[in-house]
Amino acid sequence: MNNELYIYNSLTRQKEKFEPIHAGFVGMYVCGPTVYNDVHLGNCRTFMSFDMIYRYLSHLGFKVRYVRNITDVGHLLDDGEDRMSKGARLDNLEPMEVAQKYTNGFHRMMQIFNTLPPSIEPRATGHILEQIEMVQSILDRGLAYIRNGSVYFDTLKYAQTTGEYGKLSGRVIDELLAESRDNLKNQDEKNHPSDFAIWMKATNEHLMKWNSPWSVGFPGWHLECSAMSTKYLGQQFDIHGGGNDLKFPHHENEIAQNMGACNCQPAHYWMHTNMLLLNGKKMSKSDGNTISPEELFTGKSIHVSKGYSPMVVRFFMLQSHYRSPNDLTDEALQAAEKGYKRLFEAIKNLDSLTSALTTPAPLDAKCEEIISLAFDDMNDDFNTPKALARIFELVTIINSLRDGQIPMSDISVHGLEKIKQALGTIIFDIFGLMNESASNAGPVDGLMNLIIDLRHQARTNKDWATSDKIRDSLNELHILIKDGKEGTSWSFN
RNA sequence: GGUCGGGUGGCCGAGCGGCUAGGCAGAGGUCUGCAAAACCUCGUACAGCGGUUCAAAUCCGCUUCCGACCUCCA
Repeated sequence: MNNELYIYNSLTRQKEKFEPIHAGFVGMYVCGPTVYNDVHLGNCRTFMSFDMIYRYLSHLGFKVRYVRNITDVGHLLDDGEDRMSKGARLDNLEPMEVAQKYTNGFHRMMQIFNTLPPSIEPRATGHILEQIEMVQSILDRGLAYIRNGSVYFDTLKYAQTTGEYGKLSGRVIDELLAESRDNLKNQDEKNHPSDFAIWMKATNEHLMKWNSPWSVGFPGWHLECSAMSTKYLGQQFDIHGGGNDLKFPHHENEIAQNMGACNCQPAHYWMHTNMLLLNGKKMSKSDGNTISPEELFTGKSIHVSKGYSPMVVRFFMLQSHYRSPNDLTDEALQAAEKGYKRLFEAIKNLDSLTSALTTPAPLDAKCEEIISLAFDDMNDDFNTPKALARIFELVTIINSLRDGQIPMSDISVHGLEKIKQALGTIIFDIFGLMNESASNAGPVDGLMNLIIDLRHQARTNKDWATSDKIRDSLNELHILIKDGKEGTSWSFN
C-alpha cells in the first residue's frame, strides 16, 4: 500500500520516514570489528542485521555505498596497552600479522553467514593522515587541547557551545563528571573526566605509532570512524549503524568529533542493533556464558545439544527484530531449524506446481495481499519477524496446493509466478538465506528416483517388509521419505 | 548509584488503544498398509497493583524482576 520506508532513528528516538540526502543514493557507515581476536557471535548478529538492511535498501532501488571499517589500531585496554599490540605480544607476531589473521577469519565467517561484502572496507591504519588532519581541524576550531604530546577533545567547551554532547546517548555532562572513575591512564592530563583522547603520545614500548605534529603516537579510538566516514561518505551522510553498546561513548564521541571538525551532524539516521544473549544473559567469556560460531555449527559446546548450520542461525536471527534483544537457546534453535526446513521444503514444492489458468483465480488476490503486507512490514523499520510470519502463510497455501487440499484451479499461472518471484526476492535477495539441503544435483536425484520407484513396486505388491526397510534405512542416512497424494518425495533430514 | 530498554501462551518471538502474528512443542482430526510428511481444528497469553478510557497487552503512576550502557565491547 505504501512504498515509504520508515527507520527508527536512535538520535530522535522515533521512527522517521527515510529520505536520503541525494535522491536514489544511500551512504551507510557501520562500525566494523576490532581485529585482535576471533569474531564474536554477537558481532555476527549485528553484521547480519546490517547486511539485511543493505540488501533491502538495494532492493528498493537505492544505490548504496556501504562502508564498514576494520579497526586495526587504537583501542586501549585498562592498563593502557593497545589491543593490537597485546595480541601481537601474546602471539609473537607483527601487529599487522595479528590484524591480517583475524581480518581473514572475520571475512571467512561473514561469507559463511552469506553476508554481502561492503562497498568499501577501510582500515584505521590506512587512514592515519586523515585522522591527523581531523585532529588539526578540531584544534583549529578550539575544541581540543594539547597535553604532553597528546590531544584531548574538550567536551565541556563543546557541550557549552553546541549543547549537543550527550544527545545520542541521553547523557548530561554534569553527571559524567560525577560518575567518572580514575582508573584510566593519563586521566590527570584531562581538563574534564569526560574529555577523551583524539591523539595519544606513545610510550617507548608501544608498537604501533606514527609521526604527528604533536608527538609520535597513535589516534584515539573514536577518531577513525569520524575520519573514514567523512572521507568516503562526506561530512553528512544518511545512515550510521552499530551495536547499541557503541552508543556511548563511541558514537557520542564520534558525533562530537565531526561536529568539532565541521560543525555538522554526520549522519541523519543512527541505527543501533540490540544484543545477542545466550540463555537469557549477555555473552561473557569470563562467566563461560559464550559460544563461538564454530562451536554453534559443530555442536561442541555445553550450551547446545547439537550443531546448527549457518543458515539456521541466520534464519533464527531474522525471526527477531534487529532492535530487540535476541535470546539464543538450544530449544529456540531447534524450533528455528524446523521452521527453516519447512520454509525451504515449501520453496521446493512451489517449483513443482503448475497452473493451466490464464485468467485471474480466487487465490491470486489473497497471495498478492500477503506479499504486499510482507513488504509493508519491511518498510516498517525492517520488521523481518513480521514479514517472515506472512511468508509462512504462503507456505501453508503452497503445501495445500501441492497436496490437493486447495484445488489448483484456485490459482492462475500469473498468481503462481507472482509467489515464486516474491519468495525469491524476500528469502534469497533480502533475507540472504540459502538452501543448504539442496540435493547435490548430479546422481543423487536419479538414485533417489530409482529407489522410490523400487519401493513403489514393493508397496504395490503389498511387500511391506521391503518398503519399510527402504524407508527405515534411508532414514538412518538422514533421508526422509514422504508419501503424498501425488506420489512420494524425499528430503534430507 | 545514574541513564536507557524490557517483562507476551510450554519455549522462541511479533504486535504497542478496539480487528487478539508467526515458528516450535502439545491435543484432536483428514490422509495412509502402518508411520512420517502435508493439511484442518483447538488451547485463548500479555509481571503485579492502581488509574485514564465506551474500550488497554498496548496510555499514565507505583511495585517487582531482568537486561544494556556508564570501563574495551556488535
